[in-house]
Amino acid sequence: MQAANGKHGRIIFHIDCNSFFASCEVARDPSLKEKPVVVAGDPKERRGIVLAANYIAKQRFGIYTTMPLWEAKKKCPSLVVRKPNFSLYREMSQQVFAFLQHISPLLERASIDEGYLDVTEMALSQHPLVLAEQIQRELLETLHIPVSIGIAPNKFLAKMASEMKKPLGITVLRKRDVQRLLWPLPVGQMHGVGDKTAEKLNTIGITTIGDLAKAEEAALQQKLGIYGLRLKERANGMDDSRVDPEEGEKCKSIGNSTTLPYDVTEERVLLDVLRELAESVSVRMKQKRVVSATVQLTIRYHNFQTITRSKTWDNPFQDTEEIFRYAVYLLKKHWNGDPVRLLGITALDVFDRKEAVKQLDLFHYEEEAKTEALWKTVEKLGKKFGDAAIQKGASLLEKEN
DNA sequence: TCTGGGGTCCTAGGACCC
DNA sequence: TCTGGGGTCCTAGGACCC
Repeated sequence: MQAANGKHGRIIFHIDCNSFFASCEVARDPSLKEKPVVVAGDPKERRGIVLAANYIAKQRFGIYTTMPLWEAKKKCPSLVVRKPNFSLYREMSQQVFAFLQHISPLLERASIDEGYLDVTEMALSQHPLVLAEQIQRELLETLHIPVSIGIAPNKFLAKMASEMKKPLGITVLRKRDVQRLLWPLPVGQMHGVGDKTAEKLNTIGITTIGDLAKAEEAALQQKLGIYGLRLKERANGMDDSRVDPEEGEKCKSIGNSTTLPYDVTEERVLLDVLRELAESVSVRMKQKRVVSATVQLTIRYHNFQTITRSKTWDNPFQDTEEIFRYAVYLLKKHWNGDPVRLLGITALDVFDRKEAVKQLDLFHYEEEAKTEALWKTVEKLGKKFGDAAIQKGASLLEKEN
């Protein structure tokens, strides 16, 4: 790979932790290292799907994420099953990102287990492949987390590159490799193209990434709107979005949801669940020191039909009681009485508590100032014309305001 | 034996205002 | 007296990702 010169092209790493949840479990308990391991919920509570599988489970037994646990066990009776431990994964994620941060601050967190690093400047003094090998080796040796790294001139290609070799891969994807390496792939393998979009693309004769790269823009726009045009750019290896460290740190919503152990029709049970959800959302909001003015309630019915209903209130909130009250309001208003499979509460558009305090202060200040002015005038009027005039005076004043 | 839990972004319609 | 066009906010839902 050519050294960076700053003017032409960037060098972006996409770093992807392999089978992250399973890797965390193995890192914590090395005796699992040679065994097939999955992280999965409890089937008795209807949460029995595979959230993550290590490579022994994947490659030797054909187990994959989202596979029902009973099926995974059928394929591999000796399977080691761990319950998800999200605080462990968040903790390990912190350590991974702290390490990457010290490599370069030009780091954008894309999810709990992947991030982008802009190493254009670093590449002036260090070969990118050497740097990637060093990152991969140190993460494996110090944290016991295997990663795949994609190296490319932009974020999209880096992401596609890191997917190409797992686990412990390092893949370089240059612009000039796009035609040979990317175009033959099914369009559904493109980052940003899921089942629905792939289906739509298929109906206009697009089945590979290469087809998309050469597709007629009018047809794309007609099918997918502006998104279709962006996908075509990506298929041609173009993506000028920056690695933005702030973007990854912003948090826009905080929510908790849970699938109930059985379909519930008793309101009292639903309220108990809502209270617990409100509590955990509140705790997480306080940890992050954020508030919100919008609560969203998610109801999934027995038949998997899912609705979301939200409402914005005047004052920002953070406490369990308020969140609970708003969620109950939404439940009473929108639940149709059918058996409920899942309930969720999300605080939308969260923002920093400090800003809220400022706004609140300003609000109070204005209110107090208004009230004070009102009372002064009312008193004057009272003295002049007697108490009977107070009512009239006050209403006149209101009109003025 | 059905299908987890955490998110983000985009679109689209209606209300409301100028 | 039959009425445009633009901007913003709120709400709901869909698609996608890990």
